[in-house]
Amino acid sequence: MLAPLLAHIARYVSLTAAEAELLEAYVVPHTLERRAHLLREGEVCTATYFVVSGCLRTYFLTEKGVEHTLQFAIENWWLTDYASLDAHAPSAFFLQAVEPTWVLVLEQRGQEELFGRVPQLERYFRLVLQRGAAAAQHRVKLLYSLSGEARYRQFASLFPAFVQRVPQYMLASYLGFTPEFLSKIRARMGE
Amino acid sequence: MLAPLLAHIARYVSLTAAEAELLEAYVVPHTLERRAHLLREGEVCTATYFVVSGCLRTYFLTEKGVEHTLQFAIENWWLTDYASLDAHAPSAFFLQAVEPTWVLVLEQRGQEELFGRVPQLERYFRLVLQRGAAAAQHRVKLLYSLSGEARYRQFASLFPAFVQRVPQYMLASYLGFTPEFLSKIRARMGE
DNA sequence: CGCGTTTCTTGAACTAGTTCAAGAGGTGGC
DNA sequence: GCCACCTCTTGAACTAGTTCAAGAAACGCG
Repeated sequence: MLAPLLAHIARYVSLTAAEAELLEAYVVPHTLERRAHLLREGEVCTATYFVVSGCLRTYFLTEKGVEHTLQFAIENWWLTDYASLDAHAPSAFFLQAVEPTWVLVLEQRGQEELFGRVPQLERYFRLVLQRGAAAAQHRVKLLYSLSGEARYRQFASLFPAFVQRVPQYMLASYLGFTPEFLSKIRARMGE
Repeated sequence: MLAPLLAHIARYVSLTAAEAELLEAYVVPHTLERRAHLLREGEVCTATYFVVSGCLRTYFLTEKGVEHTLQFAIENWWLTDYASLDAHAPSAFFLQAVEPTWVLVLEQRGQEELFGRVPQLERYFRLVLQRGAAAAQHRVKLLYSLSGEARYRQFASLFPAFVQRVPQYMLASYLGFTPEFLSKIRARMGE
């Protein structure tokens, strides 16, 4: 069942029925329980993951053992550790399911071959990465231009449902502050 | 003279002589004076820029008129505003030459056509974007895991020459603090 | 349902980094 | 070679956000 991926691809490029079928041979569905890991610090990342439903996150641990969430990926997002994937180097990150999640796994190994057979996919991934680059620029701009409280307000108004869905401490570190501070912001906003 | 670009491309994919010549028709060299702009806030970004020599940066202005540097691009880096480029939307950013800079300009208009004729370039740009994604993850990790002073120390030890090259206030905002604070860090380190 | 773990709250003491302002240095352009 | 303008420094007062600790609530699993 990779219909959601095909639908996403169709937004960017068109594949023939034969090409879509080819893709099927390279993509493996996988279900994850809440809190299950796809990658741990020190392991080499070998695949790229497409979220069909649920939610993944990238995080790392500070020396003091505090988790910091770098990215969330919900429906229709790709997630991986590009540095580790590229260099076949041990990762500095963890990839984890925030809630029960259904992913499609595209292994790096076969990817070259697949792109050789279906060049439109090379284009699709370029466009996906380009969108990711835009999102990263936007993210850093927000981190720099708004106060912690303003960042939370904006995030909460853009993604009200998502704020309910993830534990507050994951969201706090994603927004760049402590869980205690987020709790205090909420208390302030409540009155 | 696009030899430096061809050399960079060769690190990722191989082009035939004919393909390299084709590329030449789509890439226009351009020289920039110190402080010259390639893009201003509100304008639509229509091209991607490859730095042959010199240095570009992306920055934005806060409501108070303070500049915040988001990215630097030195030799062999591509720079653009992907959000504006993609959506043909007004940019939130400025692209500026930090010092006298020589760039190659690849206009968005012809790009599709070029990639159709030279599919290896589609691949090249995917790989460049992938490297950019890795750098962005690393950047956010640094912002979250180190104190301001530690960020400066690390940056200065990694790129000692670069620290001399750019005005301190650009570097301060890139590292996520004020120029005054950077000045104080330096004073502390001096003794 | 009920127990154990995970998550959230609250308060007090603290500190990293900001803000504002004024002066001192540099340096590039003519 | 000089002036104007950029850029950097310094200090004092301040504040946004942290840290630590302890209790309260919520949740998910059996």
